[in-house]
Amino acid sequence: MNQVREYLEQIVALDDKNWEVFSSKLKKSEFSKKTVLVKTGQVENHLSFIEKGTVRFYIPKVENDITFGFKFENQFISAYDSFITQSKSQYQLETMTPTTLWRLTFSDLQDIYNNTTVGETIGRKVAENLFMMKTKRELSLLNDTAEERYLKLFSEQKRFIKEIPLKYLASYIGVTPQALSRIRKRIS
Amino acid sequence: MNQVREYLEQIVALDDKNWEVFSSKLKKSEFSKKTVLVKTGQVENHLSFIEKGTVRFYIPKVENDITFGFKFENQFISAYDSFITQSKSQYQLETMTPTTLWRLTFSDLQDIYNNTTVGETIGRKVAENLFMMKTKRELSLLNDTAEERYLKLFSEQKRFIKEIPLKYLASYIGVTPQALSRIRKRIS
DNA sequence: CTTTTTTTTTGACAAATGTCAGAAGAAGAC
DNA sequence: GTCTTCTTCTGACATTTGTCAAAAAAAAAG
Repeated sequence: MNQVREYLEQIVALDDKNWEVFSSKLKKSEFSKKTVLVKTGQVENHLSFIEKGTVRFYIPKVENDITFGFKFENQFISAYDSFITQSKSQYQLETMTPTTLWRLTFSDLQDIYNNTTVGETIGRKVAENLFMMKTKRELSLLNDTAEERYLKLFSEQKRFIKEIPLKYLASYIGVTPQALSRIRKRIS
Repeated sequence: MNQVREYLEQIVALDDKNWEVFSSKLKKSEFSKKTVLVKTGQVENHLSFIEKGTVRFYIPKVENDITFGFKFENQFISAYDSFITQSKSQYQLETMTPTTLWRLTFSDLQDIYNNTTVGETIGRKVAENLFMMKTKRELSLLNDTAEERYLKLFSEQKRFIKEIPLKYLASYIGVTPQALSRIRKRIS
């Protein structure tokens, strides 16, 4: 649970009183590999912090899923648009490895917004951060070729390349597995 | 200025006292066509509400800019990542038509966060909304072909197609102007 | 360890888009 | 209104990626 506090402290000053409210809501859950955390058509009811593990964001398809994100330990995850609006999720979250989460429900979060002085600020900053990451990715999808996106991943996030199956990476980059296989060949 | 209040009322209940603080900061500015509102390398110092006009978001390039967004009246605009972090903007905002804005500076907004009960909530919801729009766009960039993106624009935002030069639309969709010209031909 | 399933690689060809170049059309400047 | 500039369209060809199919490699199941 200290990991969560440390993460939040980076965002906003958090005194013991605020942390008390926050931490009293957190519930620990463990999931095995390939567990679907949120299914399409369901309403996301959790905002979760990854203590350990890897989670994939994707739209399930008969042939190949469209994978559009990966999250690792020390990051918050959620089908956040579904969560915020409490409407059906368009995409799924699935663990790629055994995963430990600290979770808040939607009503937990409303309590935090109402009963802490820093809740809203945290919520704002988290949303701002999510927005900035999406902006960066959008520009990369428009600006860079598939090969450039792959090379960027390689330099910025070596971890991605090593742990994640090619077919998911390919989708994330925006090409077919065959195309990424050829890109790899061309580079090396 | 009523347009701004109406917009905010949709987000959160706004009593006269809160609105008083908010509206006292707003300053009206008028810009002619093709005015650059934020330049790359500069820090964005404004969060602006479009009373009237059209604004384009883009990364300037020697040959063709990379256009990644358009905003119309009754929407807030900002190089929001630059604004939030008060760091240099990677992209530019430019008016496409004569434009009237109601503007807040960064310090204005900090005052609002500190002196109103609803400021943080508005900030959070605005950021959440921006995030959701980016998510939608990301999925479209990965999921749809250029042609499908064009057809979606056509059905969802007829306004886009009519008012905006093809070369900007092409970039927004993620293809060259020539390619979009051929897509149009193919469809009709 | 062996078998089965899944993932990755490779080939061949089709389809789509990029690139270069120039013509036609539209918009802006004077 | 005419000239100039910018935008859009069209053609030809190169390049990239998608698609279908199958082999090789790796991972999972028994």
